[in-house]
Parts: sequence; structure tokens; C-alpha cells
Amino acid sequence: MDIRTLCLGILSLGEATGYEIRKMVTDGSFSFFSEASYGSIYPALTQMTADGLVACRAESQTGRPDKKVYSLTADGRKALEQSLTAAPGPDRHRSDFLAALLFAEAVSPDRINALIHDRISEHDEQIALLKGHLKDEQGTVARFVLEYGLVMQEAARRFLKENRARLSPAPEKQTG
Amino acid sequence: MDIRTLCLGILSLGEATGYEIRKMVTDGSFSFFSEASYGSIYPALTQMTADGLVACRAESQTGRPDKKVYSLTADGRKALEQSLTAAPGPDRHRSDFLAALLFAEAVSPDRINALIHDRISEHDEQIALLKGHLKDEQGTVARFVLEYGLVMQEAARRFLKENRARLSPAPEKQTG
DNA sequence: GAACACATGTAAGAAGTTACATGATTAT
DNA sequence: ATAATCATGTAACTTCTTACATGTGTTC
Repeated sequence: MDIRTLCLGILSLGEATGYEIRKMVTDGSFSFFSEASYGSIYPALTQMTADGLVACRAESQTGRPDKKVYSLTADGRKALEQSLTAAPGPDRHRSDFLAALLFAEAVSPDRINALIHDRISEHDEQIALLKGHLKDEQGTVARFVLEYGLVMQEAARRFLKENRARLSPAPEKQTG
Repeated sequence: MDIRTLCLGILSLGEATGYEIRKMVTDGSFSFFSEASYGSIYPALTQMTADGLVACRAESQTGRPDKKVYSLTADGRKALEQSLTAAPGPDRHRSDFLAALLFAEAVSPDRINALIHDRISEHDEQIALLKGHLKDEQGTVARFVLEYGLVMQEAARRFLKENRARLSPAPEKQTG
């Protein structure tokens, strides 16, 4: 998902400033599946304003730069739809964790346990985060996505917990 | 995961040519979580050879460019270990599908069903692929990763199937 | 004989991150 | 007073993809 589509999508849920968009993708519900920096968000918004995909309303503030509140235009909505429906493709699970794990065997057996342990903690945190978000009233689709994320996290967590021993077998002191 | 680490990791499982590495990341088990093009793989291998992280053995062939078989050096193994254990971070599930779904509500209700349908088919394909790979004898960790992927796919699939109706409720013709 | 698999490599371009630049307000 | 939050923006850099360049062997 490129920055433009991401911004359009977020704006489709309501107007926002560049600063707010950034917060959503780094801390908010969006952090689950995306990331973006100021260096990409601001230029994208400027360009899309020029292209007529978003509208910009300036709010004056004392002692701060004008707050630029962006909202989706009809053209922007069309562009978003095109982006989302254009040849979806395989949607790979680009996960550093999976890759690291796959290669960890060749590196150091001790690390595997640590990696898995960290990942389980992360899953726990994300599960808590997602459950927190679910309390807020959200649109049907947003809820759906959060629950989907939750299901995946919980499945991953359970599997990791149940299968840890296979990777880092404890020294066989007490046998069955 | 950057290309260098990816190549080092793959070479940690056994020697390979650039061509073979590319096949692995596009078609093989690695396709589940990564992707890379010739334009990044070949320069990475050349550079890492200069850096002493990999060794290159040339195999002459008739009618074809020399086959360059790369293997990991001790330094390469160290570099790999550092990469994998250096500040793992949150490991976001950068998924276009999740993003698209989250924004789909604002675009067109009809699309949601299509998106989910496609995704379920994709999950089915990947589940079949992973189960196929599991038949081959693999290292413990490789098996673990494949099974982890399988668990996630199956959880996702089940959830999507069971909850589709919530997103695109059929016209209420026959009630109760 | 057309297309695909094998096999390597380069150059141009896209897309994004990091770090910088600015500056007031608020919390520790 | 030191750091964090609010608020926008630019320039340099990194990283990767796309498309090109080359050429044989094999399959349909």
C-alpha cells in the first residue's frame, strides 16, 4: 500500500491533518499494518491537493503553523476505489519475525527461544491493544479488521507457546 | 528484512546462485513472507563478496554465463546473527488486504465481498502450498515456520468464512 | 519457430526514510 | 530547564523495482 492510497483511505474515514495521519499510522489502530513518516505524508498531501484528490482547509492557530485539515473529494474517492480494487495480487506476509526464525537455526540455538519469547510478548501487547480498540464504537468494517487481526495474533500466540519446546528442547534431565 | 540479510539467511541454509535465490523468494517457501528482484539480489551478492561475507565459486558451463555459487563465510554468519538479533522492533503486519478492507466501507459495499472472497481463495492456495512443503523433509525451524504460517492462514480463513455475512448481509428474504 | 527456463548483470527511476529546520506550549 | 507534544515542511540519502541487455538450451 503506497502512501497516497493510505492517506486517501484514512481521509475516507474522516478529515484529518498530516500530523494526525502520522499519529494514526504509528500509534493508532493503523499501526497494526502500516507505517509512514512525515517525509512521505506531507508531500503526498500537497501533491494530492494539487491533483484535486483532497481538499485543504486552513485553521489559523496562535504560535503554531496553520493547521491544514484535509478531506476527501469526489475525485479522491474515485482514486481510492481504483487503488483498492486494482489487481490485488498475493499480499505476502512480509514478516521479519518469520524470516528471522527461519534463519535462526543456523545462527545460534539460544536466540530462538529469546526471539519467540519476545514475539509472544508482542502478541500479548497487540492483543491488548486490539481489544482496547474494540471497546470504542467503530464501523462494521473497522471492527471486522480488528477482530481479524486479533484472531491471527491469538492463533500465532497459541502456536508459539505450544510448540516452543520443539525448537529449544530443555536438557533431558527428567525423562518420562 | 533487507536484501543482504535475506541472502545471508538463505545461504545459511546452503550454497546457492543468485538465480536460485531469486526462485526461492518468488516461488519457494520464502514467497510466503518475502520478495526480491534480480536488480537487488545480484548487486547485494557482489558487494557482500567484496566485503568478505560470502564466498563465490565459479562453475563453468557451456553456452551459459558461469554459474556463480555463493556460500556463507564466518564473517557472513556473524553479520547475519547481528542483523537478526539487532533490535527486532514491532514487526508490523504490513498487509494490503487488511488496509484495503478497512477502507473498503467508504468505497463500495459490493467490493468487500469480492475482496474477502479473493482472500479466502488465496488462503486456500497458500494452505495447500504450505502443506505441500511440509511433506519434504526440512529442518526443525523451517517446519516450525511453515506450520506457523499454516496456523495463521487457517485462522484467517476460518474467521473470514464465518464472519462474511456480517459485512455483506444478504437481503433478508427468508427470516428465521 | 515461439515461448520459456537458465544465468548474470546494469542503469534509470520510483518510493520512502532520516535528519534537518523552525518555533510555541505544556508537562516533569 | 529539559523534554515532549503540537505542527509543517525540505533535502539528501537509501533501497529497491522495472526495464533493458545478452545469449544458449529445451519444450510445445
